[in-house]
Amino acid sequence: MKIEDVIKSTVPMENSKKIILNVMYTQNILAEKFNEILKPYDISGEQYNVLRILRGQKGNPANMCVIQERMLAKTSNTTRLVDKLLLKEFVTREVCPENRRKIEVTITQKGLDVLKELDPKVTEHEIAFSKNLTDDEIVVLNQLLEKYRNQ
Amino acid sequence: MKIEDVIKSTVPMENSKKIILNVMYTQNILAEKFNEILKPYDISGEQYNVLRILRGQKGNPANMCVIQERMLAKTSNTTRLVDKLLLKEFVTREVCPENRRKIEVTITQKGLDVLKELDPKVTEHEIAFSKNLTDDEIVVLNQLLEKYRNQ
DNA sequence: GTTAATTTTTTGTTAAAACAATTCTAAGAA
DNA sequence: TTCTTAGAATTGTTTTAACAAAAAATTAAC
Repeated sequence: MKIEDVIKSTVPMENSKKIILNVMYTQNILAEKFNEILKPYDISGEQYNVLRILRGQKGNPANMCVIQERMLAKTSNTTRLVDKLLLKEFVTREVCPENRRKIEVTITQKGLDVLKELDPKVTEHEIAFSKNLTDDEIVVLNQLLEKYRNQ
Repeated sequence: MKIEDVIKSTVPMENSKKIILNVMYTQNILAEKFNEILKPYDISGEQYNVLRILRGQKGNPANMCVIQERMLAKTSNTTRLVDKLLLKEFVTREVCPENRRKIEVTITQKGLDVLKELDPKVTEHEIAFSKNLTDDEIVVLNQLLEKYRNQ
């Protein structure tokens, strides 16, 4: 559906405005579908994101700063996200012995297990959308988005 | 900045995953900048959205259903958004005489004034991003996003 | 004409986002 | 040493999002 139909606009719209609405709306659709996948596992998108970052550490712990700077949404409150993951026993949290200001967060086996169970569903989700485009179009879309958002 | 640098990923990533991250991250950037514009006026992005929809009615009131279906985020709670706008006297709310289940929401002059004051700043924001792309690229980006999100 | 079903909106509740303020630790300067 | 500054994480508070449940009015069925 074209973005004008989504917001039921009758008057023509500048392309510069259209892009913004298109990005916003597309993100909404993506996030909605993704939340459906996560829902049975009772974790939020942000929590999933933290788990992914921790798995990417390959056994090494990550402190709060590191997690924060790798998140897409830079405003999220990492402490609280880790709190939630701790309750579910998906991560452990320890004070860093070298620098006691820092906290070492590590993903547990239980956390790895839930990620592993999610992996195929997440991949399926990603592919489901991208199959609307050709390989070339996918590359172009990535390039244009990267170019567009530079400020 | 390329999305791999944003999330500080060292391993290569599927393009299908890259698109999702790119859309998510771009939306984040856009929303962040937009919120900066709105902040001095003490309205949220969603509230702004409702005001825009009401102005688009050109004097006619809109009921809750109509507002809801024109919003980008279909899950937002229109009643509460209108509550907030009422407190700021940007809208009025009346029971529809033909069908007393319905509520007629109308933008006030004060609401129109704040939109008018915002208009140039919003346009500037839209153009600031789109000037990173050529006219052709803008058109292509819009087309690709519309094609991509179809499920 | 009364009951049931549907539409439209509101309310309630819990979780999450946003942002400021605070605590605790480390490092460096006087 | 003691004081100050900076770094890292937590806590507190206020909004907002998400979703379920309830309320009110209308329409349809019997």
